[in-house]
Amino acid sequence: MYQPKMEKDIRCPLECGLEVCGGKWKSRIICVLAEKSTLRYSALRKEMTNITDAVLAAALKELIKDEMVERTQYNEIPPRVEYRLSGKGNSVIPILQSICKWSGAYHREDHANTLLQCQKCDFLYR
Amino acid sequence: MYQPKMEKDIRCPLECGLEVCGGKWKSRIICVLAEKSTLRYSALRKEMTNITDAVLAAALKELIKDEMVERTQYNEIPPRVEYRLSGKGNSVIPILQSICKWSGAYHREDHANTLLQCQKCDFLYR
DNA sequence: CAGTATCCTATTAGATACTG
DNA sequence: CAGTATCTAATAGGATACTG
Repeated sequence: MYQPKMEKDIRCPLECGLEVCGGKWKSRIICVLAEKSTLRYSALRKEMTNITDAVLAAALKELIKDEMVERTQYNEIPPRVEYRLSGKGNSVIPILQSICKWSGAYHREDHANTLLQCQKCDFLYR
Repeated sequence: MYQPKMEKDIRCPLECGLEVCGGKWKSRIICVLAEKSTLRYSALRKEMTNITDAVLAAALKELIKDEMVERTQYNEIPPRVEYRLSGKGNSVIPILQSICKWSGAYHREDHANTLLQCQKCDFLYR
C-alpha cells in the first residue's frame, strides 16, 4: 500500500494535487499537524484514533516523499521522532479551507449530523 | 465499484469535498464538462480515452448522486443522453483551479515533463 | 518509542460480453 | 446509443506479531 507496483498514469497538476491530500488518512494528518504544529509519532497515532502502525507509517512516508511533511529524528533513548508540516504542507491549508467551506455549504441541511461528528478540520473554519 | 458495501466512516466537510473530486476519473470528467459545457455519453467516453463503459457509468452515477453533474435524457431513437455540470459542479471549478496552481508551482522543475502530458485541466490555467 | 514484516480483506478499476 | 452484467486484477487499508 502506498507503493504501487505499476507506474501510475501520467497525471496533471490537478490530479497530483488531489493525490497528496487524498486517501483516508492524509488529509487528517495534514489537519492535525496544521493545528498542533509538531507532533511525535505516538501523539500523531493517538490523534488519528484507530489507525494502525502499518497504515500510519505508510501514510507518513507518502507525505514525506511528496514534501508535505518533515521528519526530525532525535537520537535519544528512548527514540524521539517529530513530524511537522513543511512550507509546501502549510501552503495547502488555505486550499483545504476553501474545500471545507465549499463542501460545508452544500451540506448544511441534509448532512448536518455527519458534519458535526468529525472534528479534525474544525480549525479550518476559525 | 463506487458502491461500497460497508458504511463509510463519518467524514468532515473536507473529506466529503475531496471525495467528490477523487478517484481516477471524477476530476477528469468535471474538467471536460467544465470546458465543453454539455457532452453526450459517447463524446464523454471519447474525451476520457481508454475508460471502459462500466467505469464511466459508475463514475457518472457517483457524480450525479453527489449532485455535481446533471443528466438529461431525450427520448429519441437512437437514444440521446447529455451530461453537464450542475451549479454545485460549476462552483468547484475555482477550487480545482487553485489546486492546479498550487500543485503546479511545486512541480515546475522536477516534473515538468509529466505535467505537460495531461491536457485535461489546461483550461484551468486560462 | 517508533516503527517493520507478514498476511489478509475491502474497494476501486478494468476487460469483455451483452441489451433495450 | 447508452448503457448493464460478470468476472478479474490491482491497490488501499487493516490485524497482528515482532524489533532496534
